[in-house]
Amino acid sequence: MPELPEVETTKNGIKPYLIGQTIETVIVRQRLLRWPIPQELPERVKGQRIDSVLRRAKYILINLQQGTLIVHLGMSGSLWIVESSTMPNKHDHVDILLTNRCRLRYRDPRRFGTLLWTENDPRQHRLLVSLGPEPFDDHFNGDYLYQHSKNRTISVKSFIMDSHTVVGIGNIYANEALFRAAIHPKRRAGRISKQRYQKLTESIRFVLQEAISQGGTTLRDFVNGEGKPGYFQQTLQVYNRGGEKCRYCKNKIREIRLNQRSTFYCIQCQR
DNA sequence: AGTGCGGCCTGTCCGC
DNA sequence: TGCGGACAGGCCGCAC
Repeated sequence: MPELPEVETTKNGIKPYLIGQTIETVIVRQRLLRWPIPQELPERVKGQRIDSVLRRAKYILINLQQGTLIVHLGMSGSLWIVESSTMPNKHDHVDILLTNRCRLRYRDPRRFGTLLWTENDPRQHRLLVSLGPEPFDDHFNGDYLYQHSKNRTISVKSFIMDSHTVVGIGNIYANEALFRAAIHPKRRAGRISKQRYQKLTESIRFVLQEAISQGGTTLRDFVNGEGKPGYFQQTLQVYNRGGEKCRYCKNKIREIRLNQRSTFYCIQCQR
C-alpha cells in the first residue's frame, strides 16, 4: 500500500503524539507478520522514552532511549493514534500504549509489513543497510541515475522501483513520475540520456512532494497517523486511468503488465 | 552480477 | 448467493 508519501504522512501524523512519551505496554495480538515480531520486543521497549520519529525509505524509525522500533507498513498496513478506549478490530495486530493515554495502533490485513526492534544503529540493520538514496537527497540527480543505469537492460520503471537505485517509489508514483518526465516505462534504463534522467529526478520529487502535501493517495483504505485519508488520487495523471484520455494530448492511456505490475502510460506523450 | 519470478497474506471484485 | 480466480499500494530470496 503505502509508498513514500503515505509513510511520510503517517510519520508526521503520529510524531507529535509520540515525542517525549514513555511506552507503558506493547500488546501484540498477532506476531506473524512478513517477519515475525520478536517475542522479546515488548519487554525490550517497555518503560522507554521516545526520543525521535524518523523515516528512512518506507520504514518508520521510532528511536527510544535504547534501541529503535522499525516499522514497515507493507502493502496494506497503517499506523495511527487512537483513544485508549477504542476497541481493536480484526487486523489490529499491535497496540503501543503511551503515558499520555494514547495508543499507537498497527493494522495490517495482509501482514506484509513488519515491526522489529534493534539495539544498534537502525541504518545498519540488514533490511536498511543496502538501501539507495532518498529522492530528496541532493546527490539523487540526473548524473547519479545516468551513472547507475549504465549497461542496465531492465525497464526504467523497474529501475526506479528498485530500492537500491532510489527508495520510496512504488507502483503508483513510478507510473506518475514517468508520465511527468515523458519517458516510456518499458524503455531500457541504460538507453536514457543524462538530460532525461535529470528531468526524471525532478519529476519524481515533484510527484512525491505533491502527494505528501495532499496527504498521500487513498485507493482503498490508507489513513494517515490521525486516521484521515489522502487526496492525491484526484491528481493522478495515468495510474488507474487505462482507456481514458491523457489530460494533455487527449490520446489514450494504455495499461500493460510490466514485471507483474499494472503499468499505465500515454501512448503519445511518453517515448 | 543482473534480471525476473515466487511467495508471503487477506479482501474485493468480476464472471459464471 | 456462492464459488473460483485474478488482482491489489511491497519486497526479499532464490533460481537462472
